[in-house]
Amino acid sequence: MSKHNIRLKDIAEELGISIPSVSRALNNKPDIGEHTKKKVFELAEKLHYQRNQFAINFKNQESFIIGVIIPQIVHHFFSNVISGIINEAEKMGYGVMLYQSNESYESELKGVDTFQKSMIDGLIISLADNTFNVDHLENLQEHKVPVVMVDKVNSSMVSSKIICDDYKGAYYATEHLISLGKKRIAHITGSLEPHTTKERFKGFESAIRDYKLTFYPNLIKKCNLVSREEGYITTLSLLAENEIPDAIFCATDPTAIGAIKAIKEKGLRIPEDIAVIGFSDWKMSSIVDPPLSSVSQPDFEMGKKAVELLIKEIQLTRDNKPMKHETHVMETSLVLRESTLGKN
Amino acid sequence: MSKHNIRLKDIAEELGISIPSVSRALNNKPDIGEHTKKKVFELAEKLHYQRNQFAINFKNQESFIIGVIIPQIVHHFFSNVISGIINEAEKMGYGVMLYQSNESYESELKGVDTFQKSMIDGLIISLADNTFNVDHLENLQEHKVPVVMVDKVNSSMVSSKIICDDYKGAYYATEHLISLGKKRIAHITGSLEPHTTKERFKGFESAIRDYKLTFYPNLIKKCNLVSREEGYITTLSLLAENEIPDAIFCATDPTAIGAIKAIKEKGLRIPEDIAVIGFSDWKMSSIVDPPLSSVSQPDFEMGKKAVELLIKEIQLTRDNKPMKHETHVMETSLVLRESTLGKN
DNA sequence: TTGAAAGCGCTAACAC
DNA sequence: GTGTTAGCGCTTTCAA
Repeated sequence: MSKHNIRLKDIAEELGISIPSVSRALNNKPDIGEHTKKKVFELAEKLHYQRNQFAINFKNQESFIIGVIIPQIVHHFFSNVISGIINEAEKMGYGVMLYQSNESYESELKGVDTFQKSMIDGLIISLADNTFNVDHLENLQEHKVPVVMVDKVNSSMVSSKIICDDYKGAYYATEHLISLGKKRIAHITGSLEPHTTKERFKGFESAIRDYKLTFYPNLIKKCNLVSREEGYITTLSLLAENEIPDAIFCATDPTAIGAIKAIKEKGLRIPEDIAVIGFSDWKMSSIVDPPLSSVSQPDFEMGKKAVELLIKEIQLTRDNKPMKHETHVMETSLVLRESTLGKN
Repeated sequence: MSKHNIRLKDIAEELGISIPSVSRALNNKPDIGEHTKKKVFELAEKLHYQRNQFAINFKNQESFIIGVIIPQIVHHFFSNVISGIINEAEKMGYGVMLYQSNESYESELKGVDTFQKSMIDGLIISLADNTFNVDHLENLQEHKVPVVMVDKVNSSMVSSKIICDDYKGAYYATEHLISLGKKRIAHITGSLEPHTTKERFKGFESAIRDYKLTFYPNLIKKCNLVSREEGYITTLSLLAENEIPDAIFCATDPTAIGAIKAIKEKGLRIPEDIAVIGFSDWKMSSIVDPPLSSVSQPDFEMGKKAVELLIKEIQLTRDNKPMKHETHVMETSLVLRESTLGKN
């Protein structure tokens, strides 16, 4: 291979023309002769010229890179969001840098710092559960890096947001249980700090009240990690109550899967004795026994929409135009399976 | 906010010193006075100076960004590999750009092209199933961008590689079935083009021969997508044979889960009538009924190791030192559950 | 239509 | 220990 990469200078010298002329030709500028242009393109092709993006980024002070921070990659919902982000970004000519916070605020700070160093043009973030302070994000905005929040958002932050209607999803899930004739409905909620689980709890509560069912505080249980293990243990404790529930609405699918395990172990029938419904429709939910009913979120679409909004803001920033923030609320849908419907 | 970002020039002017002095101070160079250094740091702090990485990247012609191309993000194995990559890269001060090929060669080409434009310092790639030509990768290498291949590698390509011992994993899985007294062992393989599934088939074959069992060609079935649906259909066809198998070794967990469904539907017992073992130990494998035995791959570790090798090569490239490629073969381990062991 | 000159922000080489 | 100079590769004035 040649000692150094081909530069405009090399082409210019070989053709005996000036560097700006080569630049103009390769960038298809109008003010360049057809003949010169043709010669330049031919030589560039021959020498395998590749533009030095470092120089261009430096000149324009933009990277065409979007930063993405999510709590975890190994997670059905988030990996789909990322997938949507990457596909859309690619179409728009942007690359995607990824960072996972592992649900840690400190790690999130580090991610923002790393990205700031890499000069991202914009950030898409889904907050860690213990992120309450958003100074790091506002700091980015002040440095003219737009921020779009997805799913786990902070209500006090001024930015565009993509969320899904957790409230309505939870409401419909609960309504579905009620329509099956269930009266003592339990709810396994997550930590109430993230906006999402709080909304799910509120949706549950509203449905119970709207349909004039009794709200049993002892049937509300909290899981911090909303994991399968926690779902299992929590359900066992529910089943140890004097009067057990006849249905459980779980704030996540893993907890619901844990709940199913506990219920089966106790020899109870699903859904006849206890119906179970989850939230997020993880891929694994369709293969548990019985297959789990769940509230499906438009994960891929959320990622796509986030990129759309972000790039719009990046362009406004570049043109020094005033920012308009939008909040997109996306609809969930019920996916009904045997854990509530039974066999046929 | 101020009209432009703070530059070294701004600090230099305000302190009445030269720009290089400010640079030296902020970079903790030895040849700078303590007093000056202190003043510079204080003012930089006060003005919220942030170095312009574009300029630095341009100067050094390096981005501290690693590109990663994998077939799919929404995939238990790959999302874990990515997780390992990101965590390790972060420690080493590198950012990670992600791209998914969706198992398409054309898309993979596009990814390489996008990354080349973003001036990545190195690439980690797991090939799409239909990638046979690696010119795009060799082209990167010629442009001094090291490439490390992970899991789905191309044997003719000269580069560092991280693979896991698919052959041995398959051998042990088959050996395990044999140790249970199984005699008519079926194998559901994937497309034999990827190196990985080929090795799994070879491992299976060797175990059968070594233990002097009969190799039944009609018990070898091929699934191109190695999906749950294909596993289900293929197993139904196996169960329609005159003599059905007493065990099935599936090249992936999803096919094994499909197999379990088919076997259960036919009213056969697992593992008494037919034992089932998969490959990759997907998270969902532990929650199917019965829980699936599988061959576990060190996904996270593979990602981590890939970054180690890649950064080593990046540094050698930077120093214009000769490249040394390594191939790391990582060990799998058997995870035994009820689909082969039965209850207790 | 083309060329000459300047500059993006930073750092390395060289002088003093 | 500090300042001066030059240059990374490219694009964008401005002049011709």
